[in-house]
Amino acid sequence: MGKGEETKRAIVDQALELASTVGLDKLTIGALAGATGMSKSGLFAHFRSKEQLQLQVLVQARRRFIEVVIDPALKKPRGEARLRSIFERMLKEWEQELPGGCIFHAVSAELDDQPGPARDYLVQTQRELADTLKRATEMAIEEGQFRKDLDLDQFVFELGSITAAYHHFGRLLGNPDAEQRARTMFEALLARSRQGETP
Amino acid sequence: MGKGEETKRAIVDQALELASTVGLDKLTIGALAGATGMSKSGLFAHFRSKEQLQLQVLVQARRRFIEVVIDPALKKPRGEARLRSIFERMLKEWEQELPGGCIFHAVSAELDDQPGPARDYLVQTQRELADTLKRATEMAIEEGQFRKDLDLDQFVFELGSITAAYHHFGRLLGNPDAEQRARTMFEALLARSRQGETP
DNA sequence: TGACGATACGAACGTTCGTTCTATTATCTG
DNA sequence: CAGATAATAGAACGAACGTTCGTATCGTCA
Repeated sequence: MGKGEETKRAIVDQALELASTVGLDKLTIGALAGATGMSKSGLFAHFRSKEQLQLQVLVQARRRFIEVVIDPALKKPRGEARLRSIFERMLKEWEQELPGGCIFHAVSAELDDQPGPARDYLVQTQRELADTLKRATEMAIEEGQFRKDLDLDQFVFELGSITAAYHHFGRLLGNPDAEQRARTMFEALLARSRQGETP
Repeated sequence: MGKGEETKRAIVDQALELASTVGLDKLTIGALAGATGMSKSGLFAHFRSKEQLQLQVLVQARRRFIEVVIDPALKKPRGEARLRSIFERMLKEWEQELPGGCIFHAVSAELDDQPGPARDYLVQTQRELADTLKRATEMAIEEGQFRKDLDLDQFVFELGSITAAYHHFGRLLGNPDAEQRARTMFEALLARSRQGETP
């Protein structure tokens, strides 16, 4: 890896930290240059537009998410154990990976009415995550852990609602119980989905 | 009401529409002036800072929310009927009240790491809403509709998770099923909370 | 109606933003 | 080690931002 790639990676990592708290729009070239100890123009040369910088931030965020949440979970056995691993890692490791918490939640409200490559990539990444969760849930059915008639899309929607609420209540309202509430909600969702339990 | 108050209200109403889609920060004085057909300085004179304008937007949003969601629900009988009315109105009327959907969800990620009067007011408003929901749920217990041992705070957390997910999946991912998924989730939450049903 | 305060405007301010250009330094390659 | 290429810095740009100021117009009440 040449020198260029190396510093570019360092810049994007720094940009991730900044963006998770202030958002993609207020992630400013000047501030980022200050944080990395570079000049504005020197930094800017690595990306050729701010749009590209924002995109690279999201690309890197996806990489880190897979690294921190998905990959470790793939080492767990298929089914409920793997699902539980993904959920736990989203709550703990991923939430603490960046100072502003989950960057996808941080920027999604910012991008949802602002067309462009950044929005497209975020949407694609979120759909990909939903798909991964859906397949992991499907496995729990195949393993005989979950009911055969479980509505997979509904399950994924409810999973997403838990993390969304966790971010909302925990970050904005500063509710210290948010983590426990999310966990309780998750356990209830699992219980309702299991084979043989009353739905 | 003098002329001043009248145009000020018109400005804030227009600002609400803009802010619900682009956010409080990109709600620009110039753009707002253009949308209202006023000059920047003439508009600016009504608020004496952008911070004040943002605050007034949130104040107006709270007024409208109470008007559209809370007040009509208060005419319904205490208990489940009132809760259901609040939920339905948040999903339909309130979501369609502004072009960007629920403005509280739109700006909460923007403000959660940005201290100031706007953030403080949003937090206070959200806590107030949580309290209202909590009291409404308590009434359902008193009416004998919900279990006596229902965890009120957990119930409110789960209610909030539904609307958060609805905004996330509906707005960002454009999932047309989001409304039905939210409704399904709500009915399941009610069922689990009811007297005599298996939890 | 006349006058005075409230309301609105146009122009300009200082800053900050993303971006471009040119020159200089560092890094890689043969 | 030399020459080519990549990486960075510095200065400057036009545009947009929030804000200020002096002035003109409008509403309202004596």
